[in-house]
Amino acid sequence: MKNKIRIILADDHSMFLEGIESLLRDQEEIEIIGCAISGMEVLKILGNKEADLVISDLTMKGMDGLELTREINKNHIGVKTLICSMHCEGIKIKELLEAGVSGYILKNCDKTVLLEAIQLISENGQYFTDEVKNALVNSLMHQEPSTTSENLKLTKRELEVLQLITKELTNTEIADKLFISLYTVETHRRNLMKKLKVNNGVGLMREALVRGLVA
Amino acid sequence: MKNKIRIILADDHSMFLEGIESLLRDQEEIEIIGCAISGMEVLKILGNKEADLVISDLTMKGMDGLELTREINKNHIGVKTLICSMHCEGIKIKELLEAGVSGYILKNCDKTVLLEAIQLISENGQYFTDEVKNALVNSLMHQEPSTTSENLKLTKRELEVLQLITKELTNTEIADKLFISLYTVETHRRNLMKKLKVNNGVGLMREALVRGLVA
DNA sequence: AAAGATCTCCTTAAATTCAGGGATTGACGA
DNA sequence: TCGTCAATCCCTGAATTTAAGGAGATCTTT
Repeated sequence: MKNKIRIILADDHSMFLEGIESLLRDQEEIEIIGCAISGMEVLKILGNKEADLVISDLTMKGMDGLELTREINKNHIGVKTLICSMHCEGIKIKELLEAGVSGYILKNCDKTVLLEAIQLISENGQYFTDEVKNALVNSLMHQEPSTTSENLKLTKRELEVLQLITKELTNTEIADKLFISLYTVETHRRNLMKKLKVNNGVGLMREALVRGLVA
Repeated sequence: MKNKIRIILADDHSMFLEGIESLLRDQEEIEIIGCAISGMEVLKILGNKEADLVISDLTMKGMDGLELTREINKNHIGVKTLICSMHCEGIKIKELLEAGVSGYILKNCDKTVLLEAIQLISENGQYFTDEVKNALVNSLMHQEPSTTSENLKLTKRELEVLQLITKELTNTEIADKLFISLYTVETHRRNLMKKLKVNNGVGLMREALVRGLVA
């Protein structure tokens, strides 16, 4: 008899988490050995138990799916990771691959895809849907070489400004609210755009939402 | 012995849908009589079977949770609706209430809240978390009287422009792409802002994402 | 045919953002 | 102590968006 695939689930939406758990619990070839609502929690579980696969959301508070993947491939070799995300962004996928991810599926795919992904990853080591692969090639095609989103290290102040931008405040209003000069806000805004690799406020909004940087 | 609560589930993310289904299937006082990935499908099911409660996502392609709620309270009196959404927007909640919704919970709440909501709705007729109620009062406090988001009827052209805006294109670029004048694009943009009740491109981006108008 | 909605284009004017550049201060670690 | 980083502020200039007005053309619906 084969060993069960030992899985840890991670998603900061409890309901989704519990739903998936309930879904997978019925599968006899699978064993859920832990659930987490952040990357940090996953690492904590990995410290205590042996796992084969971590299925994680991409955007989570604290440590997100990308950082988690890096951590796992550094300190928990052999544990595979499957990202299960709402969105499908090429640049993210590229970085995930570089971080050693084993698979990427979308949340609007159905149960069979999830089970297939789990199976194939534990057999062949990888699973990526066509949608994901297409997003990847599009991204690499349209972007200058060696792009990374790895200037994601926003400072406290930058994050603060970003959050106010996403509330539709103008730079002037932000300056008033934070008691700083308009010039300063503009500087933060420029640095944010540079770090997040976008060209205007719309891009900032999208990145903030997609990366889970704001509510 | 009490009758089971007959529930229809709706969400355009299959995995979430199946997860919740699996979660609720274990509850003996509940019977899942149908699953749908759009409001239209829910109505189709309601045409064939009798249900007590529809648990639906807010943003879905085609007919969303708000329209669905209206439809149900017009043509399927007695069927209750519980909205289960990612976000928590006061204005939406207000409209949902006016449309006759019975409850609103967030996707990051846990199983117990979901079960509690189902129970209380079928007993008392309503369930709203504190978070939701707070969002409602905040919204009503800060907005001019009798606001509705019910100019949501974007025209084909407006939607087209909106989608290009969310891709970080400038008005000039959009004009080029659609072979129309810059002036026209600006007009569409203004009308979009008016309809969606936002003040700038950032607001457009958020509305587009939150309402599921764009990928 | 009249009413209404949609799409289009235009003008004027103000406000805001975007894109460079540079400079100072304080904190923190090497 | 030196270098780096974060945060602050400043300048100039161009580009873009926002605001508010009107107006003609087409198409649908009543």
